[in-house]
Amino acid sequence: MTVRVRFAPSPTGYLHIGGARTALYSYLFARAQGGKFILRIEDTDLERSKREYELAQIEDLKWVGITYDEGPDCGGPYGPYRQSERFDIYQKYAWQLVEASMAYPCFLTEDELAALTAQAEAEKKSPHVYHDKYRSFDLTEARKKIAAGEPYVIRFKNPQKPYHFKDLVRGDVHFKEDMVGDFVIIRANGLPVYNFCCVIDDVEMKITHVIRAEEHLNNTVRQLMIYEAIKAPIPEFAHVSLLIGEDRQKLSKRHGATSVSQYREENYLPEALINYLCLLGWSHPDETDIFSIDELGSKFDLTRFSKSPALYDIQKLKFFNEQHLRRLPTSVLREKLIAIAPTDHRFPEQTPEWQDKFIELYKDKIQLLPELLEKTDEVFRVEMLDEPEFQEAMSWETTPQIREFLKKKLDDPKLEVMTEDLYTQWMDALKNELKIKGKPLFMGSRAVLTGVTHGPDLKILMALTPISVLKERLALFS
RNA sequence: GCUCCCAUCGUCUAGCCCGGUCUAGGACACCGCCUUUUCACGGCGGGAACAGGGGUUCGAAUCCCCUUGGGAGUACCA
Repeated sequence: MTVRVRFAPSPTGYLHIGGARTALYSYLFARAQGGKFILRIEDTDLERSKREYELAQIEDLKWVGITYDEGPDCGGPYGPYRQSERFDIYQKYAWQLVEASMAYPCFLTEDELAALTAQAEAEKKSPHVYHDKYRSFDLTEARKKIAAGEPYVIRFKNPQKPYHFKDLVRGDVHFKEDMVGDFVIIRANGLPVYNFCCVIDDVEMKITHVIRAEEHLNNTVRQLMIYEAIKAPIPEFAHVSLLIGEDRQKLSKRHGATSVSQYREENYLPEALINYLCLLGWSHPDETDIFSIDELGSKFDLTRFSKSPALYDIQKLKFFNEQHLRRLPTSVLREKLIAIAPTDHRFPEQTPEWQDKFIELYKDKIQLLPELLEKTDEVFRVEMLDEPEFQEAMSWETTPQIREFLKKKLDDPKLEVMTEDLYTQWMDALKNELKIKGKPLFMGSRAVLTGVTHGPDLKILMALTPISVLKERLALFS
């Protein structure tokens, strides 16, 4: 039997990092098993679902490198893959259940329902109720009422017995018989409800493994009832622990950046995001931490999940980003920088040789790509930074001598570009002719040439700096 | 309230199933030292955890029970 796994988001917003994580696990599992990965859009909530969000989520999925074999935009043998295009299928199943007396049309008005709930509450019973008034019904009678236009929903007739199943991450899970009542499967507007169409689709699409977040654990009891009623085989379930925020509550918008698109906008590397997400609640068998989806390959399995919720920590994400940044070849970094640079930025104007040298000089100092762009400031900026170490360097008696020496060298009209060799020559001259050495030499020339007392390898930095900038900096001191 | 789930450093986790090899390993963050005549990178080192209580056992982080704490669900949302 080929493994078939699905990711079933509802298009009511942008792709959430939690969603990306379950999508990733599903995708990884399908890949590792040589199975199929399916994208299904759960847009039965017509009010909140938007095509715009569906498109955005697909784009985000592609951005992080998750591809699917079947889905709304690429089709497949069990389509359509958008629930809004499958309403007749759910109707068919629902009425089959009604005809088999396993579900019933319920004509309870809102007021009647509210009264029942209130009564249950008053009696300190669970708020759900079994709607005895309609549980036994005459089908022709019901059909007549429906034809007459009376509003109704279809409720599933709860078999009122305990259920249990084996969860791949949680082990045996037992549900007592009184957990839910006769729940709605088709709403008054004729549209199906999540717990119903989810099962129908998983059956129709021959899904073998359902990997989803733990918030769905309690839904499983309803779904188990439906599988049983329609006599369909039950898939394997894996309820993955939730992602939580600083306050240890389920991660949501109020925790800050929680949608994948935000990370894309901030120029995080998709491979870093995915690497980090993968390790939140799952551990690599070799305890490796930095890896790509491809490197993970067949090592992914469903046995290494942690059962407790995982706290989402941006600081650690940044560490992963830093690590993945370092894995990228300079040429790739260069192209990315050119792509993200603002239109008036200096970086794209430089020669590729300059750009590569610059990247190699700074790439170990940053965690996020845009920080590299900011580093160009250190090359072109003409100002003295007011810091104690700088003041100290300026107070040395050798510093003005260094400045005079360098000023003379820079004023040479034949001088066109600064090079590493030239810088070395100057330093040697300073040492031999002016007898300046050690900290006063290096720190002093750094202060005078860059306006700051710390930074990258001065020799390389000098070779990147235009002569004009150096002259302007020296002029600051007169 | 009721139902379900969970519990190892501040955080992510390994170990738990199949008790001894665990004075509990790794990673992030933090601190220190070395390296670098700067900064960073890197290297080395440090502090830091088995929620509590009972069992079972020669022996428990590991198995059982209770307590406490945390989370999720309890919809004509998904």
